[in-house]
Amino acid sequence: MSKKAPQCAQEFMHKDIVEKVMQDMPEEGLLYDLAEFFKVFGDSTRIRILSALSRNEMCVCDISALLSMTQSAISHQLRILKEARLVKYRREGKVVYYSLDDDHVKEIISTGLEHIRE
Amino acid sequence: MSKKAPQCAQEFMHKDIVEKVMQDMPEEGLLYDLAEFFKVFGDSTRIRILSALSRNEMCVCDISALLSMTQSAISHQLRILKEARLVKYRREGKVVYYSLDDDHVKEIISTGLEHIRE
DNA sequence: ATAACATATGAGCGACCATTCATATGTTCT
DNA sequence: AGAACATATGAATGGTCGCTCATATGTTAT
Repeated sequence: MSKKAPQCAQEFMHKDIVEKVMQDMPEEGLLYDLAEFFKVFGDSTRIRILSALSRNEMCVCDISALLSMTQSAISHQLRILKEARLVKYRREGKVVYYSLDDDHVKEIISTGLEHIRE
Repeated sequence: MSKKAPQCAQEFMHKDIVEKVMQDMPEEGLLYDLAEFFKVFGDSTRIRILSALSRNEMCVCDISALLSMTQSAISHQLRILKEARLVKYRREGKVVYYSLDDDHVKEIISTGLEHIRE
């Protein structure tokens, strides 16, 4: 969390800019939460799940079939997505259906895709 | 990369949906790249660097002073941001100035922030 | 050429994390 | 109640990654 600060030779190089930016920066906790949020998108399994759910509500079993992955692996990832409030679920008998729980998800993914293709 | 596929008991639960979604899904390589892209945002140090650079062009020394972190640590992270084409740099004598290299960065960050506050 | 400084980079270590395996929970049907 | 099935979860593990330390590169000034 806390780090050393062996900067440049003479204090700062541009004291004015550093101080100005320091005041403008969001509080550190917020940026930490933001990194945690993006960390969720930073895994190909979770991205594939989100991409699938953006097309259709699906149950765990079908997702694992679609991605050719273990039911356990999918379930673990769904828990993470759930905790990040990116997906919601409804139970219907034995089956649990997952779907996207946030309008921002599609927006973030499509913006990311825009960046990649160029 | 490739995984086992021990799905549900009877093939798929909803064969129609799985097949439909499978056709609609972007190719796997693209989603893999997308995850790699978001992985870059998934670290608090890099997010803080991006947040700082979204306010002002800065040199390595000033960034490390601002974030109270080692010059080496900052430099390593800048390399990652550079490779992801999120930042660009210009050299002026001994000093290297970094700045954002993508219009999507601010957009992605602000969308992420929207999600967090609620 | 040498010193001083800003930045970059390679190796190594510790921490985190995605998957696997085994098992538990919850639901339906008989 | 017990069997069958869909899903969830805890522990263990192999791989990834951010930081540190030492050192290299590139630039300016003497």
